[in-house]
Amino acid sequence: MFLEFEKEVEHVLTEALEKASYDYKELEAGLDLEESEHADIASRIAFSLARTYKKPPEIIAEDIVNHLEIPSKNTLISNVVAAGPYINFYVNDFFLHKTLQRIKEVIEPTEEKKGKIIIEHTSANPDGPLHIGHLRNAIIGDVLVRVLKRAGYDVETHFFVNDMGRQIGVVVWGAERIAFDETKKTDHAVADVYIAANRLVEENSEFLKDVESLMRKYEAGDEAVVKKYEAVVKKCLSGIQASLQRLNIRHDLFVWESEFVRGGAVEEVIEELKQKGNIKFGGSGSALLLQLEGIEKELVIQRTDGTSLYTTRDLAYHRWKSNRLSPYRACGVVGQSPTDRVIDVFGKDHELVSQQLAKALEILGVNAPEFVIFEFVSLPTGSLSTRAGRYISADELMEKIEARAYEEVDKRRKDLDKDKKHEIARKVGIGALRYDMVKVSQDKHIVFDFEEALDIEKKGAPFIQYSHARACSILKAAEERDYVIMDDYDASLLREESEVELIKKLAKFKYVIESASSELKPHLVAKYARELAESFNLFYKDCPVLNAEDELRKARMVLVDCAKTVLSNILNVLGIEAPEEM
RNA sequence: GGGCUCGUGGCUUAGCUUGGAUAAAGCACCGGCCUUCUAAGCCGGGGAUCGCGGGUUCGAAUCCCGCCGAGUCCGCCA
Repeated sequence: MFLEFEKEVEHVLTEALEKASYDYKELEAGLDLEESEHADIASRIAFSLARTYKKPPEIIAEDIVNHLEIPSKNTLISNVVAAGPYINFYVNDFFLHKTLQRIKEVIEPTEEKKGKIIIEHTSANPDGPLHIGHLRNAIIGDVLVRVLKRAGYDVETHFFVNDMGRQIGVVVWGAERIAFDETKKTDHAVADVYIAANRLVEENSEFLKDVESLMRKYEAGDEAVVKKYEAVVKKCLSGIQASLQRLNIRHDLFVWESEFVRGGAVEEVIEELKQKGNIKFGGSGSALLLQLEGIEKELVIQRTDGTSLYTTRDLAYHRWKSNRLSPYRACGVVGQSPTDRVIDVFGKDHELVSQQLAKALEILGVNAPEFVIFEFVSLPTGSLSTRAGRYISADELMEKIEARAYEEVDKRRKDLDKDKKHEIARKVGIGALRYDMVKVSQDKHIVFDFEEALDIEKKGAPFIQYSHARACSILKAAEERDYVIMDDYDASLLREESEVELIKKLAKFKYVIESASSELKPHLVAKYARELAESFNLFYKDCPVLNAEDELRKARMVLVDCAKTVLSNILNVLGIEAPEEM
């Protein structure tokens, strides 16, 4: 409901500005609306106008408010006041009532479809298990997927499988000499072979030639080699998928990069770049270098031996993605629809590559994707490396955090049976992990501290889950007393400050989803979820529900029900399960 | 060396894009609250020259320049 309120504020403010003959259209800051602790929405426009009209902002604010009229009917605004240079707008009872109504009505957001989005995330090399660095990628990506779906997009999620890289060649080579440990989870077994094989290859350059020969054969489509590759990659991928599933993450499509080589798409891209791009031959050999505008470093698109590189395969993949979007052929224009988007979630190390990718795609006539770049996760001992065996696997982390969560559940709920406690521990543990990763802004470097990560008690997610469980518990107790949630409640009875604050917070759900989806910042969702839980807890403390007198109880039950709905929705957007009891 | 990012109470962070109302939270610390719907909760308290220095502005955590510190990239790797 907040968005509607904002829209009305814009409307009445614009009218007042016109009536008072202020020329606001040229102002850079526009109406300069902001959320504020002093009002439900505040405008700072008087500051900007003060400059143009050479009058104190206080006077201008006062003048605007004098010209401002709140509609007599169907308005969401109760009051507007000039507080010094600020113009403060406040919501009315109708706004509060409508907010609850809206939450009760909307079961699933089936509003206007905004378009299609293809989002790629995680895309870890199939040479070992996911580690905590991939975890950040996966969780940021997955929350974005959920946010975008909520915002009304038709979202398709991709995992780009890097099956042609040197590291996979090393694993395939190694698998012929070293047996997989069949007792281990498959992706971990692959990592063991990779690490061991890599050591051998580093010690002996003859082995490196074997690996390169394997790579050439794979690229050429040698049947026997393809089979070996597929076996290894699938083995690793099945382990990775199991970890993702445990994290509540799923991809719609796993796209193998080799498809683009063998299907001829990479060749087409290279040919087209040769024609349309500024191509040079590289130093000693005949490698193809593509010069890109505004980027100092040229992009190598083909090796001297004629084989392809990751970036070229990625180019082919992106062109293919763009063709998967809804064809937009109106007025004879062919291309992706303006509402469609392609999003890639990449680590900071891919920043330069992503710029090169965007420029090269431009040459190919393909719209550049949007990049969500996140900073690195490192260990106190240094950066992560699968090859060096220096990483903490997602599996190990999940294992330990669930165990720790179990201890906490066990401490508090002696009454529950083991299975139930395990179920709650799983929800709390994975939730805590996900929340931890997503709450930090993407462009902040994280130094991962294992002990701290396991400290369930001071996590954000359980706090939010707990307030949801509290709401459930009230509703359950209500049911036992045969209290039913009614439609004929009186929202105007909800007068306590904590009640009003909670409703206002509930009203911001859509607004937060919109911001997070347009700015591609999932941490905004995490922040809102925490604030919402806090508002609910304040209400919980202040306002008895079941023991309130009849009419008030009816209204409060509706509020609790709405809070539960929104809490469970926001947890769902975060990919965190909402337990009914804890 | 060059590019990009980050630097906010003891610790982890939000705010920075679009400059404005006492710099906002969590954790930790100190003190208080369970005979009323789950205390994984609530209330109170102390604690910040917003890395340092300059500049722009009526006004800077926010914009610009310089410096320092951390990360990352600058591969015929992915």
